[in-house]
Amino acid sequence: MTLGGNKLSTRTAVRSSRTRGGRRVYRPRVAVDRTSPVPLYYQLAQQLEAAIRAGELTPGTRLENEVELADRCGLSRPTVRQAIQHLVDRGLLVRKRGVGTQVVQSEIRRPIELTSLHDDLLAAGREPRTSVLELGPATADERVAKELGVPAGAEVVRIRRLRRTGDEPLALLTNYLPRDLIALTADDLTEHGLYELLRGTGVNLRIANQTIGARGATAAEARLLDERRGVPLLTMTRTAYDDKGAAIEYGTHVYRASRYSFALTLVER
Amino acid sequence: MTLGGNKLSTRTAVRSSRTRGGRRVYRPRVAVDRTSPVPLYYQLAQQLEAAIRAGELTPGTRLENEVELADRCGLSRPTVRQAIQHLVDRGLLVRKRGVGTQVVQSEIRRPIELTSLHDDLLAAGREPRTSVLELGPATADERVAKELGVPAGAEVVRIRRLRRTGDEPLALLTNYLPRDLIALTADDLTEHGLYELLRGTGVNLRIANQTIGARGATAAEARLLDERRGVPLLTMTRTAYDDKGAAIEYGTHVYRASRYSFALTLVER
DNA sequence: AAGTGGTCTAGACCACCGC
DNA sequence: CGGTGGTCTAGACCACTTT
Repeated sequence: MTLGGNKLSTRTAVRSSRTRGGRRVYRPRVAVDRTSPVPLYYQLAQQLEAAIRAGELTPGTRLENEVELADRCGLSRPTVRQAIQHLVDRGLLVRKRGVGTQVVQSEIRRPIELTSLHDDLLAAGREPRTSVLELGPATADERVAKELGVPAGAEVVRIRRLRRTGDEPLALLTNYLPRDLIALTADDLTEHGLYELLRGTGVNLRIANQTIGARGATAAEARLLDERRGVPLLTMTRTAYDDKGAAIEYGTHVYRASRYSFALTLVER
Repeated sequence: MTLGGNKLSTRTAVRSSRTRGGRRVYRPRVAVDRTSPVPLYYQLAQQLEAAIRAGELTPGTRLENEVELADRCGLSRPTVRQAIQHLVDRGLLVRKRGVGTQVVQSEIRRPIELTSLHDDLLAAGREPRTSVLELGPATADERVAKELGVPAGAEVVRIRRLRRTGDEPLALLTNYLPRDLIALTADDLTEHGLYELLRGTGVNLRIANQTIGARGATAAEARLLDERRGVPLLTMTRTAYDDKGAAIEYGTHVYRASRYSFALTLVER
């Protein structure tokens, strides 16, 4: 069934049943709006995700098969597959040929995303505060030059910030950016995350390479982070690239291990 | 053009040219084998990846547009898109609507995958050696029970291993598995990685939640790892799920930070 | 206006799984 | 064997970017 120009939504009732084998099959209530600019596959994916997070679709439940779901939604099977694939990629669903699609038996963590620490803290409701320790031109050493794809010795912008939540120091952030990429003031950086500022000037970050490790705090780091020298710190270095594949930012960050860790979800492809 | 039952490969010449704008466009040499059981999109993806890694397709190069590439390969556009999407997901290519597809300006790191440390070390050519410190039944405490989805106090299998490369201690691995999932011997674990053994018994791992942090070594850890007490260690806890969404393994690992770090590639979706 | 990727359709055949 | 997801086709129209 195709709605074509019909402006009404497609509505389907919720039905849950058992197959002959006794496994629970869930036929979610779904309604897509064909007048919305939001892609149909994305609407479907969001509704399925909402059902899972609301506990309507409980872990271990088998999802209705793709063909049937497509029929009920008035969508083609490829579109339904695209929606399900989106959730599989994010670790909420698991598919197996010849068997079906099931809800994963796990609490779902928000994976590490291409966001700044500032955004992460905001999202977690933990008011980030930033002190700008340094903001200005610097000479690219070999490492920075290689990561940013500029000649060694070229002038770049260096930013050093101390980030707190409440009054507790959390991390020491050092970033390098190509010169002339963006005009920044210390005030900007105090109020906003670096990635937020970059997005605001039309930079679209797409890919980042990260390395996560650990080491003891230097005396200077310890002083700034309100710790003792040698205390274990979590380190992260990251190079981020935009939608043209050009290097935008190279950063080396250290976090107080007692107050910060990385969570991520891996999905077999 | 469709080859149908034709057993010959589709061959296309390599052509590189410049558009009016002067940007380099690369038309890769591609050849798909329709008699192979390997999916067409995957064959194409592998050839594009090979071209990139071989430096034929250099960073910043713009890839031929999808329609043209599809024509030259004798494939449909959705199939070509699937191939390109595969590489975009892995961080080798970047796409932008209205612009095109470009090779990312970065050295490509192999992202963290759903593999064991044993496999990683093997792949890196750094001969892993394993000592089994413990292998046997244990009682699930609250944490383990929650992660594995069993009742608190239930019997599970606990494995403790020390992993070395050459003679250098590298990591201390503690894993919990549901009872009766797999029959393991210390010999198995000395010779093979845990994930390899699981795969061998038909377990298909699909999803894992990981947390990465840091802390100082305890006295016991320091002794086993040939370090001093309090030295910074990198920690990773992971819960892995199979293709039915059931929890298979919960592990808490510590690594010598001086000899190990995690590398990963993030892709904006 | 021209060129690009983004979305979507309505089918088709196949491989794999469990009964 | 029937049911499931995996792959593939040959189009179509649209949104966005650049010229």
